[in-house]
Formats: sequence, structure tokens, C-alpha cells
Amino acid sequence: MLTTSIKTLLTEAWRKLGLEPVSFSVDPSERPEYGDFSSNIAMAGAKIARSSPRDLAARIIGNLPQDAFAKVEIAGPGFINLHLKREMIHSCLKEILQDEGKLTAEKIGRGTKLQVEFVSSNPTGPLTVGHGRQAVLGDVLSSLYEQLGYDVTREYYFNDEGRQVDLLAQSLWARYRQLCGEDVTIPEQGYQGDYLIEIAQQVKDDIADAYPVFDEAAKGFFRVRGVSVIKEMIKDDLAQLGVKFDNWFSEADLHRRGEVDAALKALTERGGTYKQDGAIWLRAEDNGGIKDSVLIRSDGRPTYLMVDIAYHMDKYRRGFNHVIDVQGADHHVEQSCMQAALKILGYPQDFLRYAVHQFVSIVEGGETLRMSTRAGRFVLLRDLTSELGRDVVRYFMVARKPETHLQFDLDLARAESLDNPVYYIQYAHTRIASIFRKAEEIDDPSEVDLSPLQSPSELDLIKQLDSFPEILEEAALRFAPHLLAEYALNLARAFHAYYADHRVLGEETDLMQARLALLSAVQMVFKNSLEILGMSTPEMM
RNA sequence: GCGCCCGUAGCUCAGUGGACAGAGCAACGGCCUUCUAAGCCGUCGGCCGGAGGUUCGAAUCCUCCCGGGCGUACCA
Repeated sequence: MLTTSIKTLLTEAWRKLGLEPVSFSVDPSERPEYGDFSSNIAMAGAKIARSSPRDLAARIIGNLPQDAFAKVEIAGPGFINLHLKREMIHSCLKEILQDEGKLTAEKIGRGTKLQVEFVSSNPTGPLTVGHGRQAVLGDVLSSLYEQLGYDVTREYYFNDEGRQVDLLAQSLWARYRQLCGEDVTIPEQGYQGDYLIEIAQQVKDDIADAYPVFDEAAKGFFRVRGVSVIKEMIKDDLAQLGVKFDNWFSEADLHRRGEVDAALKALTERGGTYKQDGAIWLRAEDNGGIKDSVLIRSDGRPTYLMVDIAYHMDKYRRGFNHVIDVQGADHHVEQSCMQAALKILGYPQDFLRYAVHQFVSIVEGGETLRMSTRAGRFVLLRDLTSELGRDVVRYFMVARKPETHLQFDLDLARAESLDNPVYYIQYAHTRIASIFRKAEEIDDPSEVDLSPLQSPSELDLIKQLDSFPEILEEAALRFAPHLLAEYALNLARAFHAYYADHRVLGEETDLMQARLALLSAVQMVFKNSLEILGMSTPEMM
């Protein structure tokens, strides 16, 4: 990578000054007259060197190898602007072509076992667009970490026990009795969505008129029935979006194996709990949490937090080195309690990290729809996916910074579907594919003489390709997949501009082969980018 | 009240210490005998919510204020 090698040269030049190390940056220059890359090393190190930035810059430059750069200048307050030799850029492209590995990130993960848990919606209803954002975020994040060499497990946690599932059972039973001609109302806190009518109809087809009252037997039956049907619904919704999980984890299993009791015992043994008002509390506040929370209610039932702690102990036992939980911004308190619990248990501090995201609101007809699964007010993920297609939904969901609210304007998504970023990027890939279909003779790109590539836009394209691995690493480590979405868009922009005023086919052989080699590298990067984003790479449009 | 997140062009958003703040959409004007015009080029448009502070340098870090979202359950 160019920035890496430049950084190495500058670090070496700095070391020759005999001063303590300094942290500095090397960035692509903002303007052509600033060269290819700029560094702030002289300004950053001015204090250490007790010298003015510009003087210091001159001394650093004096220590650089004579022939490393085409031109090195001091500019503005003390920037060092580096003009690369063309051969350096060409050899960078050569490396990319020779070793596809140059297009992927450094394998800093080295097989570290990482679990990414996401969506984990209760099996009480179909997924909404809100879950959709999390699904795409978690999936792309997982792919990014895979690129970094991590051994990633995508996991979905089903809360298939407890109060919410009981409410689902009762709501489903009520729908069922309604179909049997009875005037039964859905419980206040229950699930009002129409999807339960459909399931109730299936139930009625199977068992005719039964369960006149909602007793234990009815609860058991409708719970099992409802949960299993809805689990499949959820899996279908995710499959349609192209999200695949390695593991579906059931809360019921935790209870069955006694892990919840064991977790409570472990916390208590370490002095992490206390009794008050008939309940058992987690000593969260003393351990960095926002506030103490109930683990066991006064009626003896465990809270969600208690079970979740048991679940995370289970993750640890399964040997994951790191766990990332993708969650909505509304779980803030609980997140701090979970971290407090893990601290009490003595887990490594970096075992669990939360990738937090804000919500999606759907804007239609200038109106914002406020969603609530329980009230039955929501836009279903599957409706969105069916209408707009997997590629569009995925791109829109991941193109925004996770911590900002995502306004999904349905009208805009529909109306703009023709010049939307998705097609813009895919079209770039298509254009390249088309050239390769028509090209008659293509030399092995890694053997081609690249020196005919001389135009600024060609050299810029190469520099953009070169930064791909850095983007992957930053997008993963910062939980910021939108950086990749944006990168792909920028690369497409650069390519389309290039395409508009550079011919490939029909040019003199050396130039044509060099350009074909460049395009094959660009195509590879589009392919990798879109694949990580979970989008298709059409050959024709 | 307290905690977390957000406030950048008419709209949707990039930009987490660097040189005159960027893109898409919208508006306006150019470009198709040539590898797919689902494209390219140009114009218009911003005291980066406000006020202080730290720094050689702040949209970016700190403090306070204003505005919006979320949370503050023996719900999940």
C-alpha cells in the first residue's frame, strides 16, 4: 500500500533526526498541486523537535532517499507534499494484479474466533425495516471481519421463552377464537398485527374448533405453534435479503441446561448480587454500569438481563475471543449492565463490544411512519425487499453511518430507482464486463507493461484501488460499513469519468493492453466491494 | 431532572485535529457516426445549531446553551 510505504520512509527519515517517535498521518492530497500524498509529520513533530514546522520539514526531507519521489515540497504551514514517480504507481498496480491478496485487507484477525450477534428479534412477528437495517449492518460487518482474517460466526438469538411469547400465544389464541366466531379481544399488551390471522387460519384448518378457554394447555399449544411458524417467517425474511446465519440460538435451551441458574450462582459467588424488596439485583453501578438492575424478580422469574448474562457466559464458554452485539440505541442501560456483569465475572475487557445503531423511519408521502410491532404499525422488511430488490435495500440500509437516524424515503427509493447509487455502481462493473466481452486478445494482466498508463485519471484510479484494504480495515474496526458503500460509489464515479474520455478497444496494442489490465483490477475491486456488501455484480444491465 | 446519540448546501448525507468544507438529489446549461447516455462535463447553492475554551491549526476535542431522537421498568 502506498500510504504504508510512504509512512515507512518518513518514519525512517524522522528517526535519523534522533528524536523520540512522533505520530503523524499520510493522506491522499486534496488538490493536484499538492502532489499525490501529503503528510503533517513536520507540524505534528514541531514541538518535540523544538523547531518551526517548515524548518523541520526541510530537515526531514533531507533524510529521505534521494530517488524515492519525483518531487517533494514544503507547503502552507508545514505540510510535506509528495509527488510520486509514475513507476511507483505502476508497480503498485502490478502488485495488485499479480497478487489478488493485495486487494484484501491485512489479515490482522489471524483466525481469531469472533461471534457477531445480530437481529435477535423476538419470534413474535415478522421482521420490520428496523430489523432490516440491523440485519444488513451485522451481515456486512461480519463479512468485513472475515476479510481481516477473523473466524466469524453469525448468530441469531431467539427469545423463545418468557412473557412476550406468552403474549404471542394469547394473541394467536384470540385470533383463532375470532375465526371460530367468538368475540374475543387481543390482550392490551398483545400483538395486534394481521399476520396472526393468517396463522390462526392455518391452526383452525388443522384442529377445527378447540381450546375454548385460554388455559395452560392452550397456552402451551399456541406458544409452540406460533413460535415455530414465526421463526420460519423470520428466516425467510432474512434469506430474501441474503443474510445467512451460522447459528440460531434458542433461549429455551439456556433454561433447559440450567445455565441461567449457574450464571446467577457465579455472579453471587463473586459478590455481584444483593437482595432487596424480595428481588435479586445486579451490583452494576459499582462496576461501571449506569444503574443496578433486577436479575430475579420477587416472584422468582429471571429478567431478560439475567438470561442474557447466562447467554454471554455461554458464548465465552464456546471459545469466542471476541463478541460483537449489534443492537439498537435503545438498549443503552442494559449494555452497561451487561458489561458490568462481565467485569464481575472477570472476563477480558474487550470480550464484548456493542455496535450500536439508530432507528429507521420510513417516510412516505412526506409523512414519517412511527413503528411499533405490538401495535401492528410497521413496514415489513419483506414488503420492502420484494418491491425494491435485495441490492437496493441492502445498499440503502448500509450506506448511512449507523449512529444517525436513517430516513428511508419510500417515494424517493421508488422514484429514483433508475439513477440510484446501486445501479450507478453496478453499471460501472457492467461496462467493464462489456469491454472484456468485446476484446479480442487479452494479455495476462499481471504480465502487461503498464508504462503507457500516463493520464492523471488513470493514475488516480490506481491510487484509489490501492486504498481499498485500508477502507476495509477502517470500516470493520470502526463499525462503519458505510465507508465501504461510499468507497464503491467514489470508485464508480472515477471509473465513469475515466470511461467517458478514454478509449480502450481500438487503441494501439500496448496502450490497449495496459488499459485492459487496469480495468481488470478495477473490476476485481468492484466485485470484492459488492460481494462484501452482499450485492450482485451483473455482467449486463 | 439525569444518561447516550444526532444537528454540515433547499432535501438526503460524507467528512472523528490540518491547507480555499465535499457528494448525490433538486434547479439551470452543454455532450450520443466510436467499448452500454442506467453515462460524462459545467453553473447555482454552506457565518459546519449558538457561545466560549484547548491547539501552530477545530465541522472534528472540552464546557455551557438551544433544537431533535432514544433511554431512564421486578418489558424485551
